[in-house]
Amino acid sequence: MHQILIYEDNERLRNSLELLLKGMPNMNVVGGFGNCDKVIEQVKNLMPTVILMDIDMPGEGGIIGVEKVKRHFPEVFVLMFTVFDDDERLMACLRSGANGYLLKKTSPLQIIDAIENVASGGAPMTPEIARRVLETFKVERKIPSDLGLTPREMQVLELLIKGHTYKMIAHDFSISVETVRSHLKNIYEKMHVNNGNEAVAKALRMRLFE
Amino acid sequence: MHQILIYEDNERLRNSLELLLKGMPNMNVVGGFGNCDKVIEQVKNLMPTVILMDIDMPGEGGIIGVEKVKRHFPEVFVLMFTVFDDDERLMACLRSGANGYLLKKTSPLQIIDAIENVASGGAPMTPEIARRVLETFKVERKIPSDLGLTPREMQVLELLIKGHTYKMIAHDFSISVETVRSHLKNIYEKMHVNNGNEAVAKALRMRLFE
DNA sequence: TCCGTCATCCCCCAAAAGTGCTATTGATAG
DNA sequence: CTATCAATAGCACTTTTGGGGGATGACGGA
Repeated sequence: MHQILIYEDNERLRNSLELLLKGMPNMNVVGGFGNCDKVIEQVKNLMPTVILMDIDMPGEGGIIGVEKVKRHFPEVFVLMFTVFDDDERLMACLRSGANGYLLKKTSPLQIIDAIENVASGGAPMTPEIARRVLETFKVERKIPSDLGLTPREMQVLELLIKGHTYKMIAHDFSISVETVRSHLKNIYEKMHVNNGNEAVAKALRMRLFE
Repeated sequence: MHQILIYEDNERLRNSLELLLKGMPNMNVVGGFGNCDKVIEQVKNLMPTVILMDIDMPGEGGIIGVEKVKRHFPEVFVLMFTVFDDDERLMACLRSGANGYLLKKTSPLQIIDAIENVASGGAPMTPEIARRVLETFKVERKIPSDLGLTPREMQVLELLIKGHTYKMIAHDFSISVETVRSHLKNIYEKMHVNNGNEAVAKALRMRLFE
């Protein structure tokens, strides 16, 4: 039996949802509220297993809501439920640990499905949401921004990042320290930096290495 | 009409898939191969709209495959298709721009669904996969794991990462170079590193700074 | 063939960094 | 009231680094 708590400021919609869920044999709506101001208290008292959470609400919205809930009750499943679909909010919810993300145009049947799904450890999202999540993965991916470093220079830089001294690098490649020095000079010039620390930071931030 | 290309090294499975898809009125299987060695050429010639891609294949596997395809033909949809696997590979595929991720235990009906879905811009994944994707979002936001650095040490480290010399750091904080030196000594010890480069790398990798 | 790039090596030299100690002060926790 | 800790500072000493030169052979494209 799923114990469901609903946060949704549109009263009519909230009531429809309650009716819908109460019609299911294995679902019990333990409460419904129009904002998240007292979410901690409410969750503590009503002990839901699944929360349906609207994002846009007066007072404390769903993003703060999911954060609070997940911080205090990480075992409670939170399903975001919204018309809004800008990437910012989506990401904020996901980072806060929301377990799923539904759009309001989702059909009642799918909502039921999603609740079952999330309660059994899944992470329901509409294909649209899923697509955007994947999208952000690609964006976060490095663009091989070309600094014009030669293969050797890359190898040297890699060891520098590992904290090797010039001497150690020279030894690793069986070349002279002077050569390492030359490579580093060229690297610094190409990267427009003045010392190793800066080069290391820049290289990592550009994701030249992981 | 979807033009489908299949990469799957298990011949029996590949044939089953072909049969399944050919049975659909709006799907056409344009080819099937056991590895990705010539994937660019094949995609160019066969012009699929959707590719079903196994991950584990002899020769070039599906991860290299999806990378190649997405680099040369970003408009072609790629559906990864695999037995359950480690997070590493999953993430690698997603970063490479895979459009969806199916488990081999997925039912034929769902496979059909997924193809329709991906072709219309969605991103089908099983709830299981979705859960793991969300999981990584939470993990990626891990809190600055505590090295026990004091506030001052953090400030000093931050400037070090910017490439400032001891002298510059000292000047910035109106303290003596010897003090900066002391802080750095403590920082290196706490971080278990031996020099600035290593400290910078470690700090950035731990996301102590961005 | 000539020119450019890469990788290699060398010199000099000053500045910077790192190591190992010690030590004072002020705040804070027990 | 002490013990700890953060922040400060100093000194001696060695090693490493960065910036300025210059040089050579190999390789490849114009």
